[in-house]
Amino acid sequence: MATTQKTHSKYDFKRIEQKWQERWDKQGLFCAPELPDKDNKFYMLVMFLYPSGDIHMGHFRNYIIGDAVARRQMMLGKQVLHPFGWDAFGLPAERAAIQRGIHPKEWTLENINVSRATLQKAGISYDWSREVNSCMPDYYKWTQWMFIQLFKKGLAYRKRGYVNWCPEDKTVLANEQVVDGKCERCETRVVKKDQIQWYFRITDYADRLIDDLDRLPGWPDNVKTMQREWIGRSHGAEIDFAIEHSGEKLPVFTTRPDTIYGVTFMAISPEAEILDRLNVEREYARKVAEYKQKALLRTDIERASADTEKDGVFTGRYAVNPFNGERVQLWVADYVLAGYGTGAVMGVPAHDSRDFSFAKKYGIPIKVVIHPDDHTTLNPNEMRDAYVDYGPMVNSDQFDGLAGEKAVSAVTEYAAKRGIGRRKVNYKLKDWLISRQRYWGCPIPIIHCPKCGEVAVPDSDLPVLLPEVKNFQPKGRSPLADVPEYINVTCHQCGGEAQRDPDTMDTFVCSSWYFLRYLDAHNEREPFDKKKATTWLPVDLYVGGITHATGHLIYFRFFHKFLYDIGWVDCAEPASRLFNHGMVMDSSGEVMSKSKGNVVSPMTLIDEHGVDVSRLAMFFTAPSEKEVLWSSETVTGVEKFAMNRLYPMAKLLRDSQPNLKHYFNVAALSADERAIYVKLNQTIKKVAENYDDLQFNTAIAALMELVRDFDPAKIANAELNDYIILKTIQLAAPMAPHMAEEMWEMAGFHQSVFKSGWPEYDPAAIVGDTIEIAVQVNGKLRDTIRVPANASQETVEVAAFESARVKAHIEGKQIVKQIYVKGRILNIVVR
RNA sequence: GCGAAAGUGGCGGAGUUGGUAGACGCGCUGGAUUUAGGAUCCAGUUCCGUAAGGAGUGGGGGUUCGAAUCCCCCCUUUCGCACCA
Repeated sequence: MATTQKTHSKYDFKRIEQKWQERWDKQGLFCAPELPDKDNKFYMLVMFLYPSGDIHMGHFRNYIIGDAVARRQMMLGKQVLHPFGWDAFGLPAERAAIQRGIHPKEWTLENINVSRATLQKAGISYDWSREVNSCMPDYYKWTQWMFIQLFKKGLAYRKRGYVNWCPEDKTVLANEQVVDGKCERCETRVVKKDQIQWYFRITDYADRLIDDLDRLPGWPDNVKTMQREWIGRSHGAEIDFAIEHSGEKLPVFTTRPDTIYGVTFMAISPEAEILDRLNVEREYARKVAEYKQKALLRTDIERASADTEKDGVFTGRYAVNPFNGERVQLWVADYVLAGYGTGAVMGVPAHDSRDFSFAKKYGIPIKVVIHPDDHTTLNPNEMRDAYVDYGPMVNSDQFDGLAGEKAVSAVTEYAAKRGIGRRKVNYKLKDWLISRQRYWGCPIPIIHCPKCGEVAVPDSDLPVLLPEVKNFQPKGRSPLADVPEYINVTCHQCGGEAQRDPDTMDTFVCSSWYFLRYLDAHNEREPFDKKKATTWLPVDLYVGGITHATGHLIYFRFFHKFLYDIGWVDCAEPASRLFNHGMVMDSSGEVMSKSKGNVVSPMTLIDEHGVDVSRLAMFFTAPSEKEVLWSSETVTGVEKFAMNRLYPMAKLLRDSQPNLKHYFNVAALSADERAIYVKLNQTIKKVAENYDDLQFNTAIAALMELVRDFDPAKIANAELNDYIILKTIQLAAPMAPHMAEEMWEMAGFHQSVFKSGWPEYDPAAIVGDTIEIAVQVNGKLRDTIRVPANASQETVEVAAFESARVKAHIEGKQIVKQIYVKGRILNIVVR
């Protein structure tokens, strides 16, 4: 490329960025239409932001990916919806506010203003007219409305039970918010507490949440796998054991009914309700009570750890195996999970390793009922661990000899016929605990009336406003319970005295439907207009971090399916394509966090290098799905490219105003011209594919090559010269929007480059005049030869045999065969 | 422990899905220009070797004319689930 004058081509990023941001805003370039054409819409969604300060590099990465896609779709002629909003309720805001002695609302709104300003300064193409904020009444009114719809269908309900309790935050947590036995937010060890709480019956949707994953080819496999495992469906049977002297029947769930004759004990979890009804005799009662007490105090992690020795106590009661009438001891053991199956297991030491170690410890008999095959037998006295694989049943009456699936279904069918059991599917997924004993959340719109029970607040009274209170310190029960003017109301049904539910909702409820509110952000009559929803949905691309794989990304599918069932949306899944970008770490590989003090703000980068260079640097440093160890060295290369190569191209225009829809007649071009024209078209093809795959790093590399090869001194044809420059600007525009707009304007256009269409490559010009063929002898590269692009195999062979280096390796040898791969390689096999 | 993904120069990473390994960039080396530069330009840069040549994509085997790519075994790293009966 010709050297350019330095002084004139200086790119004053501060001025230029501001200029274009103001223009975009004035033109409403990013305002999506209310109702697009169904087959020409593109809904680009990024995860909305939890405003806990200014945005960091990870957010920046997330949002520029979304932005580049949105802008490219716009250039492709799509009607693009690219909205943004704030996930503004939640614990961290409350915690920060308490620390600072201000109100969470104040803290939150302040952060929102800072973050919004940063995003606007970064030139992200959001349609700000659709901004949503989940802590504002005009939004949470509809969160409450959603709750009520679920309540009316019996999918929101209260129940008493042992729940995860964070002693630090003094609130309950959903399963998904307990990580490694600790509170996800404050890392305090979570304990169990017996409480009445609100739940969403997400388990009703377990099957569909699993099955419909197969309808999502645009979702990454790892996320789908994680969701499948989290929901954890397993097929098996429930078999009823009677408990002697209690009149109680105790069903157990098993995936191995073929081991039913091997049961030598039964164990129930310390939390199991049936324990209270067993009338355990005095000599055992104290031990059982002590054990129960101890188990409840242990954290999940202690209980669940694989190396914790299993223990338990005998209750003095016996259970009866309905298949053979055998009496087996009934134990309480905390390796039995209360929340899974029936909270009881049949103990088969010979064929389950947990039961095996438990039985070994307490001298419980081990009875073999499965053999590895017809010829191998197991001796219980010699077994060092359970035999858990399938095999023929033995010691099992009429079932002897049956194996595997056949055995399982034979036993299950027999049980069903006799009324002592049934086929059963179980899930690890539990109902979603959504009530929180905290202030800063969406109030639960329910009134508790002594006469009418739980009464939903009528739509006309929504929203139930979160009262402005001064004291919102957590103290173990909802702070709202201490606000009499909030709590005390009259019942909507009977007019009697009643009380509001004092709890607020988990923030993940607010974020389960925000993508729908964007479609109709200012609708005061409905959460959103159905027609708008059916037209805009599903989301075409959802970009966010992987961290939400088993939380938000299940919840929002659940909500969407529920809304589908009650007729508010007409597609079964909310997002057809999901992309998880990699995290941004500091240069030593640590997660950036405020407490570690290693957070790099995108604003620092932007102030120093400008938005476009900052974006290019982030894009170029690694493929989007990979983790990035951020280092400012990354900027150097792309900055040189943008400032010294790309931008100065605009000065090389010859004002020929080429037709951008036109392809050149390659025969009429000089050899040099043809070469660069081919390079251009190859680049157009490659960059388009890279944008489709969100591989921005290679898109930039391709543009670097194109710009490097572009030498106006070799191009006599002014139209071709300008054509190449203009196409290059278009290709770079989604990643470097301000610079591209400025260059586009310098080229004499008055309309935005994002309205200029997307380049199509000339299919007749992606292969050059000549091509290089690799010549191998016995698979080893010996030379490369240059032949005309359309050369026949014979021509290639002739040329290959002329090569001195090839000759040297085939001399005196016999040619066995030649393999020719068109346009690539010729392999000569000799002996 | 179970499951998934991945291992390519000093570094970030390419590699057309079985066909010239190391594109593009950083860094480094040498040179040019400059009063000077952490500016710009040119050249070089996987390793061994002056060269011819040889080796080479975590290690070992295999399939193939040809393997980073496919198959088997092993090692390492990351992530997810972690007593789910």
